[in-house]
Amino acid sequence: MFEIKYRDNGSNARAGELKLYHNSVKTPVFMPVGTNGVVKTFFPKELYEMDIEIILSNSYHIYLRPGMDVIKKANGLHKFSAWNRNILTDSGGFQVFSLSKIVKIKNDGVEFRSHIDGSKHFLTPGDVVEIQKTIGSDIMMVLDHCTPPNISYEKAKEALDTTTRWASLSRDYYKNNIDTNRQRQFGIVQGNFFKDLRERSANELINLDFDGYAIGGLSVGETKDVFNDIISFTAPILPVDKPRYLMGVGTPEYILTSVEAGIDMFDCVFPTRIARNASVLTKYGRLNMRNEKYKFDESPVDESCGCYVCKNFSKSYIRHLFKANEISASRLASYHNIYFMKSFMDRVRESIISSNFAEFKREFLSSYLVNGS
RNA sequence: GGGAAGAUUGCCGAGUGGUUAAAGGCGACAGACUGUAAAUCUGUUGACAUACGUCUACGGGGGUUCAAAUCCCUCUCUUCCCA
Repeated sequence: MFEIKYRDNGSNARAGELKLYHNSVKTPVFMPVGTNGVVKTFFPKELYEMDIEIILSNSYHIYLRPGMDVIKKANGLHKFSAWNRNILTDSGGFQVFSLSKIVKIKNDGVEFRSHIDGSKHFLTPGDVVEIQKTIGSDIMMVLDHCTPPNISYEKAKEALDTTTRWASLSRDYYKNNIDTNRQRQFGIVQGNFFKDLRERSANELINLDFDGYAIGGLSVGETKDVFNDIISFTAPILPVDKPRYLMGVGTPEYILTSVEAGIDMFDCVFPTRIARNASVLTKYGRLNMRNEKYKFDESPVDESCGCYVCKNFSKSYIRHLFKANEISASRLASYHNIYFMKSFMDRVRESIISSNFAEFKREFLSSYLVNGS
């Protein structure tokens, strides 16, 4: 299922290929996020033309709306959304964290109120696997308990115990009810910012023999140093021959750090969200297309970018679309940002293959960090 | 010709004697965004000054008052109604 093709000499970085039900995925990979069954502003064909091989969707959101009856009738999310490549679905574990005001952690699952209509729901780890079975996820994530920074060791340990218990229940349900050749399942390492808990979490999950391992609970507000410390500790203790997925990350600089630590997969709302808020990613860092300085700027967003947007439109025009609140502004910026991330990941992969990852990283950052970012 | 209402800081628009450089909205300027309750959110927006502050401001002019965007007189303009 997962094959490592190249390893970097000076770091834990690796380039591989992940064979999933719909198609194979070259790693390291960035997965665009399509929470509601759509990568916001995109048609599937626009993602195909960029060679996007896998996107992420969200069980929690799909379960609440449109609801599993609709997905079942449509024969799964792929058909429903006209996306015929891979889908990884998050479990809703992150919503346990981000919607914590309306979510209660119980021993055997989560109780929550719908953020849409306030209705009460309860889901066990097995229910979440079942939801992802109906969705038809190529990779399903286990239900986990994601925690914020600055909680006590005791709280972190408690959340970790919950995560492990749920992981075990999820794995059992998966093995008994799922076509394991068609749908894969990843566990999620938690443990907050305590290394011994991270290690313990990793070992407990490894015992359950997942198809891949994710690291959760990072990039939730901690400093870059803390992030670096935890990722460089946690990634290498995960099985070398299984895909490693860092959830919710990220920006190019965080991805470089993480690839170096041995991470293969990423997802993040960042490029699409900031695009809708007028920020574009370029060789020279992030630019805010609303800024007055682009009013008469006839140059493309990024001279070195080969995307449709950069080949056809000026900063001045894109600024105008944002100022005029035109929906195409979001579309153009999103298209460019996803293209940027894809081509960035391609270059990361190539640099690993040609054994100059370290040099690529240094060179990329020397330009990218010019504008801060 | 007669009658009525009104003119507020880039725009719209609150405010009817003193906590008013003046609500709120829009616009403008800038910032944030990391497993998406986000086409969202935050800040600034009279001038000068890093700042303490100092000026100039509610159509023009003139009054009343310790104090006026708010009261009085007058002029100019705008809108509406009746002829």
